[in-house]
Amino acid sequence: MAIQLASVSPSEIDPLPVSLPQRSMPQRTDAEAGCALYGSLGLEDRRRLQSHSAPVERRAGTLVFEEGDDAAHIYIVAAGVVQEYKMMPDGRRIITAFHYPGELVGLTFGARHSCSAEAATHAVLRRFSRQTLSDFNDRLPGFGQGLLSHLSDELSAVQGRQLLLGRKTAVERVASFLLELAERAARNGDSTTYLWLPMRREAIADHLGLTLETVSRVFSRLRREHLISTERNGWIELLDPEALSEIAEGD
Amino acid sequence: MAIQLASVSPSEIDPLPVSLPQRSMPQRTDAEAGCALYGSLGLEDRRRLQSHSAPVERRAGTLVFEEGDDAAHIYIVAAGVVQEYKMMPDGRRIITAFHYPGELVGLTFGARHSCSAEAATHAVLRRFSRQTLSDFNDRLPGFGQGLLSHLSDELSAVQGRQLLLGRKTAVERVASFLLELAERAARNGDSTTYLWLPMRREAIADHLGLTLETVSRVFSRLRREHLISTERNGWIELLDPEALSEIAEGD
DNA sequence: CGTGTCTTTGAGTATCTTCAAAATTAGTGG
DNA sequence: CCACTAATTTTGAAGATACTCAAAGACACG
Repeated sequence: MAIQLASVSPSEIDPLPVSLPQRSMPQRTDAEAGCALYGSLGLEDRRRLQSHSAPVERRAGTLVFEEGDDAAHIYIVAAGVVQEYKMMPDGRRIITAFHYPGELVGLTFGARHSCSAEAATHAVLRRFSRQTLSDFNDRLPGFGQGLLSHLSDELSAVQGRQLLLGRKTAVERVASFLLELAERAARNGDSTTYLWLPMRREAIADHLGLTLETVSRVFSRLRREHLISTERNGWIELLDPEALSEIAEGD
Repeated sequence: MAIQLASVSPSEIDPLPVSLPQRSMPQRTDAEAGCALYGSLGLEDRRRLQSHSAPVERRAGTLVFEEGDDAAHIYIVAAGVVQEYKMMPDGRRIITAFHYPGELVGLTFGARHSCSAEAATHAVLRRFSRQTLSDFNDRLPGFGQGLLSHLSDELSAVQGRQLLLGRKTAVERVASFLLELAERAARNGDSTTYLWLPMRREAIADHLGLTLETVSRVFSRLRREHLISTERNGWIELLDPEALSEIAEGD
């Protein structure tokens, strides 16, 4: 769960020749969407942070940073979806998080990134130096507290993921995943029943510790049982969140 | 991975009538054991923190705090092992961490605990109020930074656990677990080949997302292949850390 | 409209789990 | 200190869930 940030409007990030499919790729344009850290900053501070950032564009599947890289920068997703992952020598991997527009990527206080990050779809990010973050931390009262509670929230979210990966069945994992996305959408003021899932089945599988075939089978089953319905462009509708919730908790 | 703290000596915590089996239960007595947060505090500050703490004793299997409890206190393990866990309604659970003497338990900046914690063995802890932590945070320069990098380290450790729970086989999980304990022992200046594993097979299983039978079978296999040898009181010897490491990484 | 990519579905298999019993260990009282 | 009981660990056999391999179907793009 990343910090929700008031997001840059598309006009502010298009010095790059970006041509993103607009209908299928929502961008954060609402100024104050439920924003734990950034929200405590004034408009002025935000402008300044904005001015300290550089836009970065990535095609689907290309790296933003790699595990072990010097953690000199952190990023905010402006458009598209970015995934952070860890990989084993033989190629097995786990996607530790999907980051939607407005969310932070690569926040760490260590010397090096502990995960790799790549674009799950064509994506645009904004890049800040760690120094900028430090400056804000030093100058703005409450900023450090915001960081602490953000990291604290992330830790508690990851504990839920441990339960998911270590103990839940395939259906339970998928149901939990859908509901988590719905909760995040709710915090952004987006629809909680129509979800945007632009990532491939393989990415979802790598996020849930399953294979893409199993994920596909579970989706089919949920469709058959009228709990969800899937549409073409990676959009999915939750037809019965109640039932999904019961499945997710294992009742 | 909890903060390593210069630990309280047994004499400082025995206002309670504690009778712990001394030989089988190591306690931290070295004053400065590789200590990320506490280490930056002077002896004086440490004394003060100490004086703000209350001793808490728990028999094996009893609660320290429960998920959802008001997070008014944090704890440091003085003796024994404490486990943090999350549970599903039907009893399935994952142990998110084992905490050895000198390590922090229950650190959060949210209002409520996101995990439960119980003694894995007979254990002694020291309890601090969140307020004390806040005071230190406000007054001691560098303390907040220490907290940030501690949480950051924990997050990166948990990412490794996601890979373990989501993608590793049973042997790989057990080998990874043993090596992680060895690393932690190294940071404490303890032996990296003789490890103290006082928790039950069931607890290890709940930590690794396996069943106790599978854990037992893997131990038997590692014993048969002369990679480890187990002794009576929960002590285990790593006979071939190299080989274990290769298994853990999946080569 | 065709080609390449991604998703879905099927059949067989493997790893881990479940159920069950034996063996070992730990704890208790005589 | 030893014997007895309870608890834990080990081992075995059968079974289930998810995986692997494979092919067909759907979708996106030029």
